[in-house]
Amino acid sequence: MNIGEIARRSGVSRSTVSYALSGKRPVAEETRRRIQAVIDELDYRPNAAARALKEGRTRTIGLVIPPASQRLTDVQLGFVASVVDAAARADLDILLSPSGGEHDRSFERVVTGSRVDGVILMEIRLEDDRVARLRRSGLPFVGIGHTSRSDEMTWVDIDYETLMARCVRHLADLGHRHIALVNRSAELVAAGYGPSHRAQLGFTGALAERGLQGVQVCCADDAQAGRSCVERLLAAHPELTAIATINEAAIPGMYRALTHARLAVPGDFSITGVAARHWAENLHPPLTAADILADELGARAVELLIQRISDPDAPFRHLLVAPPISLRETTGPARSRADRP
Amino acid sequence: MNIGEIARRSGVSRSTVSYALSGKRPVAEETRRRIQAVIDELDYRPNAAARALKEGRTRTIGLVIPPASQRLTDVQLGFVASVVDAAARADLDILLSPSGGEHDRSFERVVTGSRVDGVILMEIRLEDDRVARLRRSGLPFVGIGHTSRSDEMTWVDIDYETLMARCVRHLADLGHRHIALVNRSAELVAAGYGPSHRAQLGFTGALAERGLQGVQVCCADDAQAGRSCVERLLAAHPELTAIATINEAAIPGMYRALTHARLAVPGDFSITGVAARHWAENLHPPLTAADILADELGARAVELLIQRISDPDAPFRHLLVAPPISLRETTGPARSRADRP
DNA sequence: TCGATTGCTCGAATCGGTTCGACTGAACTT
DNA sequence: AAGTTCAGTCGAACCGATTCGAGCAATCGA
Repeated sequence: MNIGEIARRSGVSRSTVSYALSGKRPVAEETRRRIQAVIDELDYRPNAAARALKEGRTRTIGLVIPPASQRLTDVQLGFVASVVDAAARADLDILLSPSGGEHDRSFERVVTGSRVDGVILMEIRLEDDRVARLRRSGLPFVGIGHTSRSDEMTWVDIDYETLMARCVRHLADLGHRHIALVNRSAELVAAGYGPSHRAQLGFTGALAERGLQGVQVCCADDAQAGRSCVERLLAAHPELTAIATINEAAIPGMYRALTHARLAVPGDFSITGVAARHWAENLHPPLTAADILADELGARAVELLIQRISDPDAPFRHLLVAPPISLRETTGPARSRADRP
Repeated sequence: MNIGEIARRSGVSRSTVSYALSGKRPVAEETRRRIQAVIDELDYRPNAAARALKEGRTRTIGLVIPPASQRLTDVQLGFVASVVDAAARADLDILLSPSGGEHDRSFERVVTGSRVDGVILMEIRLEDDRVARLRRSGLPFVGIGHTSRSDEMTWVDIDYETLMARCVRHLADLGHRHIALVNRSAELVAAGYGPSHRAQLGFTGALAERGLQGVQVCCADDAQAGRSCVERLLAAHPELTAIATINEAAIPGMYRALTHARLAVPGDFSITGVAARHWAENLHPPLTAADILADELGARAVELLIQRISDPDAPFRHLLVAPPISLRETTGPARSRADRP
């Protein structure tokens, strides 16, 4: 069922069929109709590989996600969903690559072999081999997140530094003097994960600005870890009255630790952070948090990638977003734990 | 940077390079090394489109997911993750298609145009146009879920009927006599969504078996709806002491409605259902539920698809899984609401 | 009326691989 | 010594599209 078959059945040459389909040269209306009839009858569709081979582009973009074995956070899922959605609207297909370690076959396949016209890269570290690999390959790409050399590529990112500073200032305004930052896993932080690093900066910066005390801890990305982490925090730092966190996955466990310690939220203890809106709203009680607008960010990444593909020599562009904190039900005036009835 | 360039630089013909790479004919060790050196130096990778064109297969499978705009449940995400993972292990790439309505361009592109070697279809309805479309196209495919004519295709599915029956029996064993089934959205049920329909069967079957009373309601797939749905249920049916549900997304709202009505779980009211393990464990309190083993199911779907691709004429195969209920903290002995202190 | 333009179509080249048939020596049989 | 086998290599055909140059009529402008 190839173009030759269509040509034969409609009594024209293969090139005429091609022109009838693409409209790149005039074709007599009568001829066009005849060809279309045959196409409809046989339900013909041009072979994508042949077209890609000749045209030198695939109308497909690669989306590099964290390895599937590792559970994605709601924010990450939001990125994926919005990228997929935006790509579909632009009539682009998405090739998914769960990229893990160093020499990942899936990543290699996507980056090399002219499989895609461009790549969107998620979960970027401050020093990221994949960025180097992509730059070497010459393939257009856009990061959701960025490395320590922020001008070496086009990216969109969440401004974790500003967001965390806002969380701290919000808590400070409520009278909290001793705040803990619960970061993401020690491995991520050690690996130079950008959001963790920038959240630290925002945290320490805002503490200094308000002359407050703070402790920072790492916590694996799951509820279990969140619970034991907070239990340890409460025991070691009786003066704490609030937590700020970027560790979405650990939050349910943190809630549980507080409940278990008979600390009412927000009466006795405040907690705030950065999370996907749905997630924050569905918590019990709903979390006061900076709502990450994953939808917008993913769509913008696709947009920027399309621009890069059409003009690979244009200067790199950057987009940093910092949504305001949505007040819900987990932050309130500070009350020393020692004062509790 | 094509195979001709490699051939020229290593002083052999293009076919020899091809054979050196594929090993399909013997190549002198010395020649092979020379070719490999040139390939390494130039970082050459065969063009995927050219290969696909000649070989007639793409080493890529399509994964048709619900439209991205519609939030995926944790169970669905589990399917996606496990399919992606299993495909990566089998060195297959994944082309993602968020398929929505009738004539969806993304779905059409994936199904036609020889873009993929096979398709995995999620969220199948009892009557599903996409199944018909795929059957007509002749493309091998495997469903996660199945239609009303279960023998027209290969599929894997969760045995919602058995699971729901187990939930009801579990509640009955605890003494509950009046149980509500909270199904998924009215649109889905009306559209003939398989899991909803089968859950109904299991529910009514088990009720009859134990001689119990029950009510069934539909509920949109979000927390807000879950809350108002349960509020209405409690008001309209004071005799209810337990809920069984397959509506994962609505559960947080249902918890909230119960809390708001001052019904302790599981002291005053029991709730159980079908959910992803992580999700159930992270709820507060953790949900007694049949844990859906999304990981296994997705991997099996990939496995069956690979088999179908290699032998398209083999008979269809089916896999129905029904994991047992994991007892957590949301079901307990029935206590009439009228008896409450 | 003649040359130029325009509309429409065809044939051939091309994209970058894979694969088949054929050829050449060298090694092995008998 | 003649015939077989086999490792190793090459050239050409092929997969299914797109696109360029060219050709032929019909129409236009001068």
